[in-house]
Amino acid sequence: MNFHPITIKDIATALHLSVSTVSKALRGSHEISQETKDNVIAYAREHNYKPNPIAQSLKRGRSKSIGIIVCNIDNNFFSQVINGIESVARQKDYNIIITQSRESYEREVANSLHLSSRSVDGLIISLSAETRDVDHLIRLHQKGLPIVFFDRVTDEIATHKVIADNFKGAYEATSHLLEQGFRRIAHITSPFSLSITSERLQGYKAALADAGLQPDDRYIKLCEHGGMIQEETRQALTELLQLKDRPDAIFTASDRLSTTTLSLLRQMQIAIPREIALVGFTNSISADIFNPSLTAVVQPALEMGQQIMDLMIELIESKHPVTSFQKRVLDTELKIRDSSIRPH
Amino acid sequence: MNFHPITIKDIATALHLSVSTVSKALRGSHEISQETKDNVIAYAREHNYKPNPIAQSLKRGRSKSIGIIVCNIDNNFFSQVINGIESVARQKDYNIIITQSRESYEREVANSLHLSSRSVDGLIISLSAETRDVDHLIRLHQKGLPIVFFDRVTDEIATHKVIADNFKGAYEATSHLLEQGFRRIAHITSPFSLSITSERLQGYKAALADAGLQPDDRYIKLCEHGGMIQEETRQALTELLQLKDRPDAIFTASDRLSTTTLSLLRQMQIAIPREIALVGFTNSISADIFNPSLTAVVQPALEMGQQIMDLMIELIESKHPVTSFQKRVLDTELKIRDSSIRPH
DNA sequence: TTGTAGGCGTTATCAC
DNA sequence: GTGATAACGCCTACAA
Repeated sequence: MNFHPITIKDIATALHLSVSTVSKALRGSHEISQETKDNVIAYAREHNYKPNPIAQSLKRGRSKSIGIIVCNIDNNFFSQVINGIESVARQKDYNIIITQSRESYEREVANSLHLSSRSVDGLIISLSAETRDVDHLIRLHQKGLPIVFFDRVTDEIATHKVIADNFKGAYEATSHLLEQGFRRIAHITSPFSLSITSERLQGYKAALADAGLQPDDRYIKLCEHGGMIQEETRQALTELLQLKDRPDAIFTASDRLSTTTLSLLRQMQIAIPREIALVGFTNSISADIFNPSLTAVVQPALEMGQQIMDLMIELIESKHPVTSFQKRVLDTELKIRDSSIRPH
Repeated sequence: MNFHPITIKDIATALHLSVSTVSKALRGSHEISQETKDNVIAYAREHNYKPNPIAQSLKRGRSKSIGIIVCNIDNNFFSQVINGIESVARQKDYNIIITQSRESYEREVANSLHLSSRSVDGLIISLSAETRDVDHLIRLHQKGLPIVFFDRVTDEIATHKVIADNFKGAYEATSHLLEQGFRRIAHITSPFSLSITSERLQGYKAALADAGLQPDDRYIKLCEHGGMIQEETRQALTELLQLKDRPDAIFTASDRLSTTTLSLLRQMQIAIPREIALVGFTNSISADIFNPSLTAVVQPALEMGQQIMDLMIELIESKHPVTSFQKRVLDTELKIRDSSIRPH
């Protein structure tokens, strides 16, 4: 199990130099003669010297790595965001460490502690569905850990945030259903504690109100685990279907909820969109091959990821403490497909 | 940006003890008096002391973390495997660091170097589609880094491996199509360099042969990027459709290829399964809501992940060098859905 | 221009 | 039972 990459010390003894000379030579210091530099660099290259990042982290307290916490990587939205983050990180020579909370508060706390103790230079996070308070993050933030929130953000920490225009996305989705002639539009969404929930809920209600309809709380179902537990979604759906005025359309608020709802409706042999239409927030790359193809509110996930990482780098590399923070709101796109087209 | 968690030294000065006494007390050494231990532990708890993992890594050369390289996390198979790995890792108090090669050899090399230089205790990897040689991994392995391969494995490194029974999965998928009466069965798969490709190809050919059919190379299409580039799949599909004896069924060899092929066939307005039937390797959780629902060879991904991590821990924690290696082959399951049922 | 020494936080060894 | 010291690999004042 021993694993001995070449170190500065090895180079020093081999070349009869001191460790510090080698260190400086490798970093191209002008204190060092060209000849020595050439020798050292040649030797280092030849023996494939790589500085030990662990030692560098310990010394510098910085690691050139960024921690990410998302609820679930098995989700096109988050994996696309991560790809956006990664593309910028690569350019700037940062590494990313991906972890999943799986919608569990406990795991979110554990992951945040672990990442910070591994000296990540910053933390990018979308809160878990279970998270009610963000004290764990406040503590890290107060200690100086740069944090960028995205998607599921909190007002309790003043830092950069990147979100989609959830209000508008929800408004457009609901309006589209209204235009198609649907009137009893239900909404299945995540716990109310999540920012995306209230933003999307407001968009939904505003669209109804603007169409002269009264939002009806019986048509609104919150899933405490954000769709991670299928039974929960089934329960919500069953309750909707048992209403006297059964909904003629459903607007689902997240990737997981959208696919689960579609799947359940099909299991229940409910025709979409004939009996119930469906529109969902989703970045699934398969939405067009679903049965029926799914009308989707799509977030610019890749671009979100890039902007998230841009902001993170600004936080990390800023010479002076950053005091003014941005909340970037990116546009969504409504992709209309079969699941929401009213049959004649 | 400064970030000062409490250290052993802080405890030592506060309690007028030496650093080493504190260190021993925290680890419950019996050299230390109960009183001192109690004091130290109380103080540590009170001030929320956490050992610095970076310093521990530097000192011990071990990090209690495992690196993972997969081509793409945006894929139900890999994310399920990762969840399996993670579940065991959590129990054993290991952390996992997930990276993506995105089917690029260069990124696979870069990620493997980065992970090893961050002192991961082991590396779990499924090779990228571009990878032709594994010298980068051989080097790390020779230096003592424990490696476990899964899914896309190599014969060139003697270590533990976990794969699905790709031959059998492919054999069953092809046999199923044959039983349904399809005769011109095409196969779209990954580059030949990948172990899964030849295993699945052999299963496919064996099923044809056992049915008295001669495998026809014109019906076999290799996609060099494993489906990461849609144009490549489109090209393969177009060529198949232009054959004089156009296939009446297609068997796709991976998650990505399966969904892309389904999507392309629909774009081309080719009726499935009436004009062309489709069976694919996929762990997509949405296969049942595809249009049509997709007959799938499903791998026991979660269980694979657990076994992978079990084997990894065995490698890491074994007192003596491990010299006998396992290749675990797990069973696949054929889930028959609409896309492969021959219409009357 | 090069070298020495000390420190980052932890731990192992050895001395008191 | 406790403490001093060195070491992990790197970096950086400061000394030579």
